[in-house]
Amino acid sequence: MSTTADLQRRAERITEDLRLVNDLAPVQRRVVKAGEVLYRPGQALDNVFLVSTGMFKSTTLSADGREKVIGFHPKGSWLGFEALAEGRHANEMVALDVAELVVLDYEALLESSARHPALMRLVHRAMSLEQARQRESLLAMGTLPADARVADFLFEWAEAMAAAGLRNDQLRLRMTRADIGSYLGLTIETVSRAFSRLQRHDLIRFDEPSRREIRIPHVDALARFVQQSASAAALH
Amino acid sequence: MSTTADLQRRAERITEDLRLVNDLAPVQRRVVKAGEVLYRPGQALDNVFLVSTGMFKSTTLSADGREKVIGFHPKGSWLGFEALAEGRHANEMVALDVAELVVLDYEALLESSARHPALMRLVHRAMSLEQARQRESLLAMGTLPADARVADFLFEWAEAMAAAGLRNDQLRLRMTRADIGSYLGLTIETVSRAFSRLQRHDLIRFDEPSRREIRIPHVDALARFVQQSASAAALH
DNA sequence: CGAACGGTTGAGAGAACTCAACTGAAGTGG
DNA sequence: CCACTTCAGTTGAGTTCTCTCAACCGTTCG
Repeated sequence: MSTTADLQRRAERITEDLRLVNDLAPVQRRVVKAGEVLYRPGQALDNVFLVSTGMFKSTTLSADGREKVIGFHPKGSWLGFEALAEGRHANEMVALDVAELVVLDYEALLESSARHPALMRLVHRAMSLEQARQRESLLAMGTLPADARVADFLFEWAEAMAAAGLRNDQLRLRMTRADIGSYLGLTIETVSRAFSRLQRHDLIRFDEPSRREIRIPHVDALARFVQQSASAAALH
Repeated sequence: MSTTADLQRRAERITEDLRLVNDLAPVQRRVVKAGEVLYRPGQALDNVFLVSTGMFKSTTLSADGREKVIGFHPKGSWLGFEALAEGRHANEMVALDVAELVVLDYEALLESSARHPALMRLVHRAMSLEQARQRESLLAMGTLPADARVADFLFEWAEAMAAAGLRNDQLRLRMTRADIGSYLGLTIETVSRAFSRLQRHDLIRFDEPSRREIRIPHVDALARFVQQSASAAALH
């Protein structure tokens, strides 16, 4: 769990990064519609992106046809770095929302960052942050039971919202239960049941009957629930 | 699965990277003993490392005390980039072997890579490759049953050995069953049973009674087994 | 209006986990 | 040098959790 000061600092960093990129590198802006695909696996790397509003979903595909949602990417996320290894994109990236992006030509970004150490540091930090996000996912999938995994997902999201300077007690689920299940390594039914159980424990509330709008009465309680589930499993 | 040509190219790239780093950045060399800790969570980032021989294990720790093995890092791996996000290391990194490292001062690496675009690209590619490795782990943990996860682990390792220019039909398990279980999100017992079942299907062989030395009669058969397990789960 | 889709819930099956016993190897100390 | 302890690993039995299969509901869309 992060302190309020941490979240404050992260929010400032996102704003500062957006400004710095604007000042030091040649950028374009782009608006995408919900459902629009930013890039697909195999596509050559030309641009990288910085999310200024909206939310994206990344999906990966193995050689033998397995598919999995790898992450959800809110404001402040960099998109496209996964392509640097091979020069071609490894993921599919889809907008879940109307979204706004800062578009950077990768080659131009390289040049700019050679001239501006601050920009190079920023890029390195962004890549490392993406690694940290994936590490969190690995940890959750490897150590938490289903209900706690869903709770952790909501909690991490709430923190990301707060870090982006947005309200974090109210989440609009832009992705389907299938997406969440794929992301967490669970089936649709298990995700659905987990939501119901969290609701029963009053850790979340559904205001609308559509069950896509989630209110989190006590964000801390979610984190406590995750912690308890983990330590229960860790005992013995 | 990768083609022989792919593996060949990856092997060449590792050699070339080691040479390039040597030529373009100020480096030191370091030998560590088995069990030696390279860095711990919270420790300030000063150096990053490139593994020239041996194998490392990285472990992460959550705020609420959950612990998990995040990866195993053979020759050609870069270590320490996970610290760029916060300026402090997020993982613990331990040598499983006597190992040899190229040590680079991070600040000096930044300076050198500002002058040498090839070096900057190399560093970006290395970070992206680490991301790809974690993505593979996520995919395996999220989509494969226990036996296939263990098989996939062995297969990926065999490929990494081949990519490092080493023989890939004979693996010496330097980590414990507990490490493997933690890495794959399974218990010790499940890992042990999975090994026994793979042995029964002649996908692996134990030459020594210690069951730490694994022979893989047909590397392709392992990949096929993973694929079959996946498609069986994906049907319907 | 009917079809398609996303989501929820129940019942039963199956997979992985827990608990426990046992083995062999490696240290440790008398 | 040999009991004794410790540790890694294997295997069995029973339990628990998640998945599968199926029915059902509400919304959206042609």
